[in-house]
Amino acid sequence: MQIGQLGRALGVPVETIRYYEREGLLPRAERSTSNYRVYGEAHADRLRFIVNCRALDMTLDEVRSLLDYHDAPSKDCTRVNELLDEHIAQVATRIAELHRLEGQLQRLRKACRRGKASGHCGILRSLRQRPAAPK
Amino acid sequence: MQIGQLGRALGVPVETIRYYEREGLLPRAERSTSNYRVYGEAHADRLRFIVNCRALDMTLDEVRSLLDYHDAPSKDCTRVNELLDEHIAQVATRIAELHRLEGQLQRLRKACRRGKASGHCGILRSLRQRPAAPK
DNA sequence: TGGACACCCTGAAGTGGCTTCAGGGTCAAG
DNA sequence: CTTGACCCTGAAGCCACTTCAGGGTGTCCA
Repeated sequence: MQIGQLGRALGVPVETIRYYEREGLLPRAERSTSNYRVYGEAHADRLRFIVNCRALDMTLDEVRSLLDYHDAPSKDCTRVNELLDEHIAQVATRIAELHRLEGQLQRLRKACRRGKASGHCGILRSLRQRPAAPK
Repeated sequence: MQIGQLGRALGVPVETIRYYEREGLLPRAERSTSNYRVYGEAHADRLRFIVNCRALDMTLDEVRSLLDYHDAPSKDCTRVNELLDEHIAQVATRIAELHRLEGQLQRLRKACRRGKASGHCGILRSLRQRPAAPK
């Protein structure tokens, strides 16, 4: 299998696959006589692992850690559980932040109706103001 | 007022202020005899505008657009309203994504209890699998 | 007078996770 | 024998900063 096929199979741009190889997430692929990368099922499995992690918004460093366990099946997996817990906590935190933001934006949005002169736009006026001290 | 004071007043690192100047978001500051940047209230107002926008997670390009209206008080502000609507929609989309992610992560988390050998860890096993076709 | 220390300056490089670009080689079909 | 799809490399670009290296300035205290 060459790189384009692998990419299409897993929905990953070929540049990204090459990037993962440079970063050491994927082992260097063997090469055909014409210097094309050649992949087998093992590569596809590993790439799928990475892609799944990325779909869950993990950083490449987190993926690297998880791959270490993937590669050492006899190692205790406690750290894997912890890593996931931390990641879930991060996502929850970000959701909370974005909810707060959404509220602020909606309040800001109500400060104006379209069609005014910018000098009297309530949105722009609010953006100029000192932020209200959050109680 | 010099750059450190301005930064402390608005809670912005001095490097960020210099960066905004380089990017053209802030006008070039006048200089003291010792080549230190000198700021007045107008600068502080403009920087506060930028900081408020960034706190709402707007990109610097969005901020640039809004500053155009800030600088042209007679211009119609319809586009300001639209810009905000678009930004709110983006935030809402991201929240929805993260919620979906959170659910997936929690399901994944249940696949294992800590203390197993990685080879039998349900989390790692799930990460190796082909993603279920979303209905 | 001198030295410690906080502040300021510049330009360049690093961050993450790719993406894009420039400039080329390979290979099968028509 | 040319067209087009594919592959290769190394470097630069993206965003919004942050960090670093290497230096100047200004004030306080001894």
